[in-house]
Amino acid sequence: MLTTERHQLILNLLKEQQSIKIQELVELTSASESTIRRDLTELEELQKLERVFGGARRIDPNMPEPSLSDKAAKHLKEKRLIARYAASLVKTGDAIFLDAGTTTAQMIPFLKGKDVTVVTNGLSHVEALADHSITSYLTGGFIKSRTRALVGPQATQSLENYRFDKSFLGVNGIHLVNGFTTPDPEEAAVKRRAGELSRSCYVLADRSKYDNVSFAHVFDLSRSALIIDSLPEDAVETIERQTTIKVVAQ
Amino acid sequence: MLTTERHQLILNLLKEQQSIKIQELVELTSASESTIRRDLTELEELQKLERVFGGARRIDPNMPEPSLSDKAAKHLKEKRLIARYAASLVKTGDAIFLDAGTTTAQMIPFLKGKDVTVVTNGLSHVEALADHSITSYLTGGFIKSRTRALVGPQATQSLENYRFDKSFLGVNGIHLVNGFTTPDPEEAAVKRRAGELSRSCYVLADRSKYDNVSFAHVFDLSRSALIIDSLPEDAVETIERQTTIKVVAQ
DNA sequence: TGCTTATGAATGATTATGATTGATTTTGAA
DNA sequence: TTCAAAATCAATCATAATCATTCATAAGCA
Repeated sequence: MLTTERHQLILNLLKEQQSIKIQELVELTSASESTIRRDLTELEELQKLERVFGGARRIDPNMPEPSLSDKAAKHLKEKRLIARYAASLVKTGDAIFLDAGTTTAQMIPFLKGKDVTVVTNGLSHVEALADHSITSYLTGGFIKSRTRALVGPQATQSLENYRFDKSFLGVNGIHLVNGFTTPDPEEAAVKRRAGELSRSCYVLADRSKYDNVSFAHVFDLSRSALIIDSLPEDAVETIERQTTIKVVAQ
Repeated sequence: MLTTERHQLILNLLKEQQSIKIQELVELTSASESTIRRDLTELEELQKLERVFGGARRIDPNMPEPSLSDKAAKHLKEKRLIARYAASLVKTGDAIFLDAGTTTAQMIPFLKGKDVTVVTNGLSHVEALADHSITSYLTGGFIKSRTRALVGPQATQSLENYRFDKSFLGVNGIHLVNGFTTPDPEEAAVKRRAGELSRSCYVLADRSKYDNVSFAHVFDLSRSALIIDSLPEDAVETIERQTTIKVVAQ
């Protein structure tokens, strides 16, 4: 990775979050700690950021987060954590389905340089995917104006063109009896079919989704692995009986 | 490989990614490191790029794709004129295909309130369509990073879901013998199929395209109507023998 | 032929990097 | 508050990568 690429990456990250830890940058760039330190020192001299103990932060911490909507900002830390873990499952050469939604969106930066092929129904993912030079395909379909997701029969049908190594889905509800649920039936249909076309299927959710039931059924717990930031102790046991579960914590 | 070819290659790469390593260029061009260095030095002197340790990067790394907006600004007045006329052909209740591209993009504001259904392969149209509350479907397919068009077999296949009253296409070349042409074969395939699926097909072009031949054949003049801002007198006659032509002037 | 230009290899110089060290700061428990 | 452990830091050094420069060869052209 080029020096300037790293610098750019750091500054971009600081556009989306107030501060960042050195350790996170080490993981992201797979450069050494020393190198990241030097990067931060240089960028500080250029007044591009401010160094703090353990990391760096934006010059103007009050500046609003431009590129992220409110929903995306909610549970952002958790989502990023989950997303990073999910992305770590992706191997070089994998073909994956990336569901529309703000949680899966967080995966994109972590996919950089993995030589992965992405199919998505999330219009808002496209820009980020392009920014990180990730080979991408979009499903067709009706454009849902609220979520910018592509849905409908055309969306599910265009999935038939593909087979995935892994798919990564977002949901709104996780419930022992009702399984995974989401508000929109058409989106649910896309998720379901994508899961069926994958060798393995991962559901990403932050803890707030647990014990929720949303309207449209996606599929049962047993049909996929769940990646979540934390869970009540008893829930872990109960869910483990039905699904592969990975609880990611900082 | 010719020197200028290498230069062109480097600049094209930097349109799609913000930086590139010397080693990558060595592999791509199978020229020596020295040669690439010299190339980069020369291009830097021409202000076409900025050298950095290990490679080179775009002059303005933040401005992602100047090519698109530049292109849009060019012949803007003519394009708008053509687009307005084209939009006037669209009737309430029509289902239309709107090709990717900057000329067709100009049609969108004029479609407002027409109760029209739009299918498009132009990612950059989506926002404008949503802004004007126009019911829209997107074709699927591979995302061409330069033009943000959806192309490839998945794109043409997803067209099969639809039938259009009218389709509106952009092209790069209009030529008496070679018909309509465009630089990218995959984009040409989408245009062609969309035209076939339409009851009537309109090609939008400003005068600068006349007498050009681009690489990929779309179809013959006889297969569609041409909407253009102006043409030499003799051309009008000759083309009229082959196609329906509408010359729009202010 | 003689002239120019483009190229590739070789050189020592410069820059970037990662590991190590001991100093400094933070954290959390007493 | 104080203290000790842990984390983070700046400084240093050796190594690796990259750089500008030079020179010799090859290719194109009058």
